[in-house]
Amino acid sequence: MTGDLEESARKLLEVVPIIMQDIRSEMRRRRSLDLTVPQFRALAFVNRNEGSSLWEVAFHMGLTPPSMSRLVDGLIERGLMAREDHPADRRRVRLTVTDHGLAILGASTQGTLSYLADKLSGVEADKREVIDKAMETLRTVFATGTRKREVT
Amino acid sequence: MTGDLEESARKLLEVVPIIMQDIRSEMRRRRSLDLTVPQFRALAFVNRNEGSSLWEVAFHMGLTPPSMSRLVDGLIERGLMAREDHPADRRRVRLTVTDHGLAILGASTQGTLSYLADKLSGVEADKREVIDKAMETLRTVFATGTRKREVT
DNA sequence: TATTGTTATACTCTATAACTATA
DNA sequence: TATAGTTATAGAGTATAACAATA
Repeated sequence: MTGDLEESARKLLEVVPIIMQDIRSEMRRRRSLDLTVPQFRALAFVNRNEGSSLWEVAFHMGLTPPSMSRLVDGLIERGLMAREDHPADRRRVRLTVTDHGLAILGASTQGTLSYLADKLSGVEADKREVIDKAMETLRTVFATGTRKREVT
Repeated sequence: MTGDLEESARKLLEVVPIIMQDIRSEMRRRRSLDLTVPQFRALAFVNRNEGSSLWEVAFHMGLTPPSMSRLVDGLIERGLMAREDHPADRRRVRLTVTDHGLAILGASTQGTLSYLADKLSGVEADKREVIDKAMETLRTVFATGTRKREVT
């Protein structure tokens, strides 16, 4: 009884925004750390990719460079990220996560993970495994670098 | 080889924002219709629940009433939604989707569904079924009305 | 007094357009 | 000329605080 493609799409479009909203609210609720989802994602990416350029992070997140520039501004203002010159190419920028940023990132990650784990704790093991597998497939489908550059 | 709870949570936290970002970008790309995800969700909810109060929609979406009020303002300005007095309780408001709103909602839904269906078309049927099942489980886990009211 | 909603204010996210600096 | 990034400007999403109207 496999549904058709559009039915799958419909489920995705129904459920994903609900989860996202929930994650967002949860992150906002922990005021002390208070990272928005985009801030969190940017920090996590730069942490995994020390010395990224602005463009790389923007591309990864599917944002335009100006949007990313502002996002980074905010993180730097709060002392979570640092922006240095790139030694080889002076147009570029080297982004790094500060110690403080790393601490916040870690705490925020743990907090959100605990929250989600708690939510999932009521799900039977086999169903949870189904979720795991689904996420793995979806990750490849919606992989990074998906952003379509405008024809403009 | 079932992973632990936290591993499941980690996958969710990694993948869901990526999908969301993709949906958001896609909706923005179709400028003519140009509904944001929250606008889309609000319209869809009110369409399914003719005559909802502001509070009901806000609760469904996990937003505060002021946020919802503004969101609705925007939809009304664009002629997609209407706000009437509730006959029985004059504090309340009756929200309805206009004909134009319904048309836009339909077109936007179709556009986004086609986009997602296209993305999913490369996925084997059995994996797609796994995704379907995962979404069904996740819908119950993150069901509407999840919003925790602040203790404040 | 409790409920429903709006207004005022303030940030963040995000985009496009226009610009600067470097290659 | 092409690439990397920033600044200017603007609209939407979101929150808290303060308020008005109705029950």
